[in-house]
Amino acid sequence: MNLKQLSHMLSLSQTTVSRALNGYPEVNEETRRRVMDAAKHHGYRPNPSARRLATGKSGMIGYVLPTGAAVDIDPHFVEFLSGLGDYARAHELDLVLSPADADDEETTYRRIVANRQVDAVYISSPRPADKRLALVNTLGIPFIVHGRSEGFDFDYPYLDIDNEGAFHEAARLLIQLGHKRLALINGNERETFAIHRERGVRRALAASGLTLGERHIRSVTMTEENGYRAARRLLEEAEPPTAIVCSSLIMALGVVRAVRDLDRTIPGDLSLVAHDDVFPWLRPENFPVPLSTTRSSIRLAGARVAERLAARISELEEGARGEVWPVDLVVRGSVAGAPG
Amino acid sequence: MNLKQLSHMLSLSQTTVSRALNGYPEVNEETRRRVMDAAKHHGYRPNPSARRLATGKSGMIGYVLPTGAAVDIDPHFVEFLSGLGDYARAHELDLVLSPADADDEETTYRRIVANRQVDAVYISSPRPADKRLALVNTLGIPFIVHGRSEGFDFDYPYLDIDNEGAFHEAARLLIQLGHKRLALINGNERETFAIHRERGVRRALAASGLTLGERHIRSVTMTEENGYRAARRLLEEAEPPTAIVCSSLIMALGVVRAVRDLDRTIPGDLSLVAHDDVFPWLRPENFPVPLSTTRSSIRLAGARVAERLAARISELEEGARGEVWPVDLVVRGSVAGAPG
DNA sequence: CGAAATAGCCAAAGCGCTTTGGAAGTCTCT
DNA sequence: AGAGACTTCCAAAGCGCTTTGGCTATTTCG
Repeated sequence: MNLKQLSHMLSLSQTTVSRALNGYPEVNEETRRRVMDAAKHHGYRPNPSARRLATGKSGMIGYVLPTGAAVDIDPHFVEFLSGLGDYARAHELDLVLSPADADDEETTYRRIVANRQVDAVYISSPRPADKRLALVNTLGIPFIVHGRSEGFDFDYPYLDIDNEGAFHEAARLLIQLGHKRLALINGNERETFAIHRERGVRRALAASGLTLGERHIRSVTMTEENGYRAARRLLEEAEPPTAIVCSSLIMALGVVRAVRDLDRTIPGDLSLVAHDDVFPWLRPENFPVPLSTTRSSIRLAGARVAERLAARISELEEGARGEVWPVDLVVRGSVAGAPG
Repeated sequence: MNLKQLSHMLSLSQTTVSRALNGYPEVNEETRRRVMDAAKHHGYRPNPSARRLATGKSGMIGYVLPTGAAVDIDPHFVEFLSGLGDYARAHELDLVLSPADADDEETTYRRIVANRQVDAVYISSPRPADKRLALVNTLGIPFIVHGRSEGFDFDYPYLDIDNEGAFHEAARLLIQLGHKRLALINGNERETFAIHRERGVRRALAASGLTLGERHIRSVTMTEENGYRAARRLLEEAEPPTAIVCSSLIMALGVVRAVRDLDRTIPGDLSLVAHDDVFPWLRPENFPVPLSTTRSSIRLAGARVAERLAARISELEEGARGEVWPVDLVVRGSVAGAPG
């Protein structure tokens, strides 16, 4: 059943039927009713390919997925996706994943924009002066950044959590408990979130006249193994830190293992706080010693990003609105007063 | 630059240019050269929307993503996706994720087929007599199942690993080491892979005149917490199992924690084998006691599924070919002879 | 050598929608 | 009553491809 048939059936022109269905004003209300009813009754659904060709809009949102033999997709991605799906499902919004060579995402961005494959895109894990951001900005496709970048002469719409604030609070708590030697096991130092987190920790330390030693900060990709290695190095020093702030639960698993291997205890010898993106399959309260966390649901962020993308597509949202979510500090058994 | 302009430029008809570009035979080789060169030189790329409308092919593959407040996307998904991307990237194949209400995926499948949004779909985590399978089969869209279903009167194309064989081997090894009380911490019992794994364990036990006690099998969703709970229950029995086979690394984390909490040791009191889908961020060799595993890279499976989907789209692959991959059994420190 | 086959090209008709540029008919106002 | 302003609809022109049917040379073959 296509538009032609439907309009024939109603003895109306395609124009009128199309307009009635799409809510244009120049059609009599009663006519609109008739059309709507007939459409519903016959289960008419406009052909999206045709609509696309005519309007240039696809009704989909896009994400360029960096891939490559040496590239691993962040496990957080799947949770973000859950959230995105939560919103998109209710709005028949589909998501197009365009795999790209991690070393050349630009080609793919250009392709999807030139082809008008998607109406909007989102960008995640941005770095300072991230090229993708500058690119989509000039390409003129609606977008939202999940996270923040820095060092541009233009503003852009984003959704981020207060990474600096969160890690500032975490560090402050530890300092209040008497810890003087803090360490930070951070994510990839080139990503903005990691920079913000480091900033938060440093600021808290500075407020008490303390500093983050050169060797007391590690920036690594977030795997269990990297968490373990980083923790071992830190703890095997002559004057090991008495508290660690860690950028992910997965790395925290490694930290816990390292502490065990070295026959130390949490929180006796070491206090530990980690950031929790809220995975359903790994909960901080179920760590051997319940883990204190800075918590922010990445899933909710996904839903919000989808919502805002939809708003931008329909031009309900405009401009460079930035949104920063506060982060909860949840204190559990893994922190205690500094030893000694 | 569109076809019209290009053909004008070459003083050829759109027909000829189109045919030259798409490799049809009824065009002079020299003409084809000219066309190809001009197309490359001017950076001509056919408009996909137009092509879609004309051919009905979208050049994308689809996946219906079950979502809902209570639905969590399997963390394995992201690794599978990495593999899919590895292949798709090289072929400019995009992936469309269509979020659907987990309780009603049918509507979404019907929509994407009716709208011809994608040329092929894949289905993952199938259950016996899975409705999605019957549905896509009747809808007539090319598809591949990642995993297997059972109980249909038709065959279908799939890619699966030898779950039964893998768990048979794992159980057999443990039995050879003298274990008589095995337990299985399995995934959701309604999914085929879990059924196959259970079958494998039972078969190995039966071969030695042993059985899997009613209380020695747990089917749960794969979270750390569920692994912990299942292990505790098992280990707190009067006659606890001396070996556990576990369906995922994530659950194995919980098992390890439970063993610790009960002051037992691996492999002294308990031997442990788990299935490893090969996550980059959690490696069995890095468990407190290196974990024996049945290993199969879900990422490679993703790449293979993409490859086969592409083949089916271009009709290079047909029929109901099933492909079953063998699984490696990797023995590490977590298994030992039965205690006592 | 004439008929039939083949190679190589083209005009035009889709694909199914949206949107432009009217054209009637109806109201409103002087 | 006639001019102007709405209201309500329509025919037709896109959107940019693919594909059908046909046409003109050129080659092949009995």
